[in-house]
Amino acid sequence: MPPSTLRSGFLTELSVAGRKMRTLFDGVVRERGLNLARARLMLQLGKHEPVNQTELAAMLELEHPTIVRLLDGLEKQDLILRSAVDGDRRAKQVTLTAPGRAQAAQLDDLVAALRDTLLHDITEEELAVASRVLGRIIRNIEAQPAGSLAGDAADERR
Amino acid sequence: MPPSTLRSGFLTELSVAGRKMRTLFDGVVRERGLNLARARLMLQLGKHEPVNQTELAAMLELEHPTIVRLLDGLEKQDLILRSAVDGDRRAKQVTLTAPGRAQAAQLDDLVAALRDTLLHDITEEELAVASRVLGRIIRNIEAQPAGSLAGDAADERR
DNA sequence: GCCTTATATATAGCCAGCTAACTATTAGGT
DNA sequence: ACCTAATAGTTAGCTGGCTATATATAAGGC
Repeated sequence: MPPSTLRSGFLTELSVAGRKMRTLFDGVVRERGLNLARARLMLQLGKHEPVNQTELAAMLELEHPTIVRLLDGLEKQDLILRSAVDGDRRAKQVTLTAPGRAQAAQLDDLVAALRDTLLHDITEEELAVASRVLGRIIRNIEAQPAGSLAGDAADERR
Repeated sequence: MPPSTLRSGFLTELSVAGRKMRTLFDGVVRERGLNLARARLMLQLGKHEPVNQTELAAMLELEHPTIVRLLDGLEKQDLILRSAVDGDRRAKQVTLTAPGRAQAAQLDDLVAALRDTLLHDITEEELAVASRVLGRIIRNIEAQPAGSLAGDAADERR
């Protein structure tokens, strides 16, 4: 596999794009006291309510402690509610409050608008390819047995 | 522009991929006391040394305070050096130390290996399309006049 | 020459994301 | 029944990324 300029720059491009998108979104919803992470959570909640924290973590592909913090914040903002679930005293059900549901609805419009803006000059075919590429990268990341490349790089020299 | 499932999921896919890649990389270089952000900086430094902090920020597309923090850490690890530049007493030149240069060389091999792993099942054509898509998204983000979508979403309803 | 404006870096404070380690409860094997 | 293992949630601690603001120096207009 030749190193090609494309290959060498692509992963950087990927993280830069992700960062810039987050920063833009954060700026847009800042005045509402929100940001991308909290918005993602609320939107997911809007679709799958009620749900426990483990399920949320799986849906958002975040670690558990990250979910806890996000929920702490959203709860303080009175946008979500953690309540006991009977039958399992360990678990907590997360639901949107009334103001939370209202915010979620507005966010839905907002992300649709943002999506149109950021993707307006990209064809369905291009997007399909790009999506397949991201999917493969994610798959390849997850196939990594946590430390396979870990040894010092000198090992890699043939 | 129809909302199509592709469009609706793509931006999420983008941030997830970016996050997962960072996490994987962080895990790989953790035992060396590094992570993706510090590695990116050192690699850039390896190519363009010596350089001041403003130039670094531009190359890495990071804000200034972020650079300061990264350099603080790397300096404490004795991997980089901030030194006065004569002719301008405001500026500081950043260079790699000897151990820093050694690390940078190893990181170079490591990222090449990681790149091959994550992109091995992706053709040059697919990558070209994906790269173009990311480039357009970045361009579209940067074209955003900082608050254009900012009003509450209700404004968007025709 | 002086005063305004721009530039280079730093500090403070916020939040997200991670890993590691802890508590409380539930489920399961024997 | 009991004791072990798995599961749900939390806490602590680290780092990166951002915005807003401050400081020091340099450059430019007049």
